[in-house]
Amino acid sequence: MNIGEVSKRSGLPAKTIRYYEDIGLIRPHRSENGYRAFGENDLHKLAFLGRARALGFSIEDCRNLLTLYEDHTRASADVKDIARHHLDRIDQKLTELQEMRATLAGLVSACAGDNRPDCPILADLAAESCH
Amino acid sequence: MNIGEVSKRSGLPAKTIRYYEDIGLIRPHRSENGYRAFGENDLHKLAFLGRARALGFSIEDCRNLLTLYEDHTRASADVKDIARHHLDRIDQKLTELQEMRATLAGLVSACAGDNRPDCPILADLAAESCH
DNA sequence: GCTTGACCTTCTAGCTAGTGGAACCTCTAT
DNA sequence: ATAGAGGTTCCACTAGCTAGAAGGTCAAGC
Repeated sequence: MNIGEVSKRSGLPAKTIRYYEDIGLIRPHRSENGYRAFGENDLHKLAFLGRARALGFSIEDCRNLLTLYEDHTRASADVKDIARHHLDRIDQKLTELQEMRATLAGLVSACAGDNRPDCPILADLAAESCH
Repeated sequence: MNIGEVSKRSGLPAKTIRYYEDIGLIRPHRSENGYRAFGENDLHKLAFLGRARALGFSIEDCRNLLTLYEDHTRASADVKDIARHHLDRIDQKLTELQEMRATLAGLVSACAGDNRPDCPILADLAAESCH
């Protein structure tokens, strides 16, 4: 398989696939003409990576998950650890975003949004809090 | 004021303040010895930037907000536009993260997390979906 | 046989919003 | 005079790609 077909079947852009090779996530063979020659195994890995990335796992998490995936003597506890840590990060991010959202939504609804210069949003941002 | 004091009073790291000058968000004067010489106005702008960034506004949004802030003939509608777009992006991100969270939480709770290799998390990531 | 177009290759540079570190200068106190 | 705490510039690095340039390869059509 050439990169184009793998791209289509995995849903990942060719650029991304080359990048993943670059950083050592996959190691496709090469044809005589220099083209990357992917096997079904590579395709599986890429699909795996695509799904892991879609769940927000970092590349380093993905690398570890892939290693565990290929290690049939793994302990599921190791996988769960990675996932739980990631879940924690997501929860943290969610809390952060929800706080931003609340503040911002309050400001937006307080702003007239007309031709006049008075603006509670700017007023809040400019609030005297530096001494 | 030297950068150290501005840093303390604005809450921004000195590095960040230098960076903000680099990208043209502020233009502090220079003393004869080459040190940056900040006025109260610079301090206000930095505090403004700090709060805008804390609300998640991008640097480009911040640049525009700062311009509006200094333009006393602004229309609050312009400010509100920026804020609303940002709110939309936050909501989008929240939805995304909540979906990730739901999937991930389901997988985590389904995983035994013991010494055995069987793992629903890996099973899900490896699911056959590429053709 | 030649050309066209689609595909592939490598390489460099850019994106966001800074952060870390090196090498060096300046000020203040002792 | 010197130590230490500040300040300066510049370069490299982070994450995870993406864009684009310059060029090689392949299959089809004339």
